[in-house]
Amino acid sequence: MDHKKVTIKDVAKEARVGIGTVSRVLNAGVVNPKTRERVQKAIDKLGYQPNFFARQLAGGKSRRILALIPEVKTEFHWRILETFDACLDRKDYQSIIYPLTSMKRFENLVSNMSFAQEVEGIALLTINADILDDFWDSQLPVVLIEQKHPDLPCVFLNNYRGGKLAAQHLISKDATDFFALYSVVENPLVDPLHMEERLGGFRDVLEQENRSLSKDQIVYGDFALGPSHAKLTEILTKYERPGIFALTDNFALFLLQVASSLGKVPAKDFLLVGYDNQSWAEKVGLTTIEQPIDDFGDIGAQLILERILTPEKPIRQIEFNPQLILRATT
Amino acid sequence: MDHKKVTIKDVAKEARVGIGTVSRVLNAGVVNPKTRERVQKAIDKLGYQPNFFARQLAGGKSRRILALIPEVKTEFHWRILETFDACLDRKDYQSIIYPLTSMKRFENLVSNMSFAQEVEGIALLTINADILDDFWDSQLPVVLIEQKHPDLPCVFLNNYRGGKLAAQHLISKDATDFFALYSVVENPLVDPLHMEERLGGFRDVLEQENRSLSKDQIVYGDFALGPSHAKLTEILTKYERPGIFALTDNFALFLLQVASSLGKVPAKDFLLVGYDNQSWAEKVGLTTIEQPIDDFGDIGAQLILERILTPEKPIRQIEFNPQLILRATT
DNA sequence: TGTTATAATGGAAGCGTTTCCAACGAATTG
DNA sequence: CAATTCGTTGGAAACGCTTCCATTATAACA
Repeated sequence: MDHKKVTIKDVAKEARVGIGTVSRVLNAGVVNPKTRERVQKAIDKLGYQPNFFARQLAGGKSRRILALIPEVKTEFHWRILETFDACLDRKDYQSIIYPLTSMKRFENLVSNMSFAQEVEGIALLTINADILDDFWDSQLPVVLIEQKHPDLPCVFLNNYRGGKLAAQHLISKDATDFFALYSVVENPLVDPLHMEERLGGFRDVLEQENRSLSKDQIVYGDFALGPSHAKLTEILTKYERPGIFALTDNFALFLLQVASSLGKVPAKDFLLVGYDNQSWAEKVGLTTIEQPIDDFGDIGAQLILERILTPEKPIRQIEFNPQLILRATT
Repeated sequence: MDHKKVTIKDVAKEARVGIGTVSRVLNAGVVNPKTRERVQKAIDKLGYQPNFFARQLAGGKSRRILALIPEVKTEFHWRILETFDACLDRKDYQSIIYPLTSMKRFENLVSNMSFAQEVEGIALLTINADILDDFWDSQLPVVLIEQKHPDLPCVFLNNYRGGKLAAQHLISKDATDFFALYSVVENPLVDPLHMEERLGGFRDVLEQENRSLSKDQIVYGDFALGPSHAKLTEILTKYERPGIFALTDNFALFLLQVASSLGKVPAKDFLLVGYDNQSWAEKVGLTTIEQPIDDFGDIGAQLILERILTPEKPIRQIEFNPQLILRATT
């Protein structure tokens, strides 16, 4: 593609200016508009692309953010990444993704940390902020996405309220008995706090309304396998009009499958509320709690950029409120 | 953590040698063993870490491989990545992961291609090799993992044979009617070839044995949502002892859910063979076709390293054979 | 008109490596 | 013993950029 590499000198010669001027054009320095235009033209003509390494070495900025994501295989994470990237892109920044798919990979990151020298910030998606202790030199800006920490910038959902919404809705629809489907992620890097909060909100409203949520009304299940099928069947057959809160759309889908096999009709024989509003939720008519996923990515990016570009400004923590999306399952 | 940066000069001074010697120690050059040891000691003492950028700029190697993965959210990909990384690590190489979660991200990669200048090779996981046309300057070594191309090094599974195995096994277990569950991935970057091959092998054996596989015996379904539930119910209730081949363990799981709801017992009321041997397959007793996932990663890494380290050697293409894992569902 | 402040620019120095070549001492050879 | 070779080593040059300082051109002012 590029035959010989074009350097800043070539551009300078072509535009008949000094290399300093070219550099200034590149880095938003002070340049006379006319000169700037001439330089830009030269850049375009020669197809010049600054050498990343030289740039770094000379003390420039890498314009890169390290994004740490867990192995969790949901659409949720990809979507955040998508908007996160899009927002960075607008400011000419890039994300580099490091999936923490296993403890080993995490250790690798810590011991190597070769990335640390080449990024301007770190974003943790859903990942427990505690891990920072192991390697973070606390100079590097950090942002937490869908995760909390008292001293760090973060953007997250009020999951407690999400749980409350679900409970309130189910109550208003005259559910008789209540159940929660809890999807367990075993990755120690992922904080189960979200789930606990969702459940907490759900439980608190129920108790407030004099309905309890006992241990056996919570069905735990492996993230991939879903909750125990037998338990779901029991719930659907034994109770007249159970109100079910799936802490995850995935788990709601499992229940929908089972229900359909049993000939149980949603909204009539049972009530179901999911959580996430995944892309397919509309197709199957799932009532669910929506998270502002796109905002997570976008705001997350803004927050980290703020830290980098204007470190003197105070840290911001942004909370979103979940929204109930009404569909056919209630 | 590191307070001031330690440079090669500091090390040289500490070890009382020239910088050239230190560099030679770092890059496996010729150095007197005694000197080498002294230098190594200085490196350890000072906690010296070579500056990545300076290294690159000076024409060194980046020791990095770009791994392109699709958005598909299966355990399969993470596991390959895991072993891929482990193998690279042994040779002091690193992978940098770029998920192609959308066309936009792909375009971004192409237009930017800032990574291209800083990696020594590219690995495509499951991704259609055609995309290379758009940006690959064909100087950079490439390896295809679970994907084929006549001129490129690749490692893949004989999926056709996997399909055959499934058919043969189901026939041997006296299945009466045959069905295939086909999971559709809509990402244009992912080649559906695997699926086609699995299906092809399955069909060919059936036809050979005078059992046909007509259109309506193939159930297509969205990757996340699974095959149409009604169709699965029909299969399980209408036929006496259907032999079902799920082209994906995920889809096998969907069927298992439905069956269980209907009170149908695997191996007795129906026969089921999956594909992938995911980690949970054993737990649910799913008969399945095993792919040597760990080998994919390992061999993939070896292949790309071969291309980089010994480009004069001929390109290798490695094919694996699938294996049938017998469990409770047949 | 001469003086001073302001805006724009050129290019040397420096970033931390690798690589190459010259130089050195020791070992081998004639 | 001189000449040559070999195994090591030191360090200058180069990589392509950013930054800073000196310089020049221009405008503003007295």
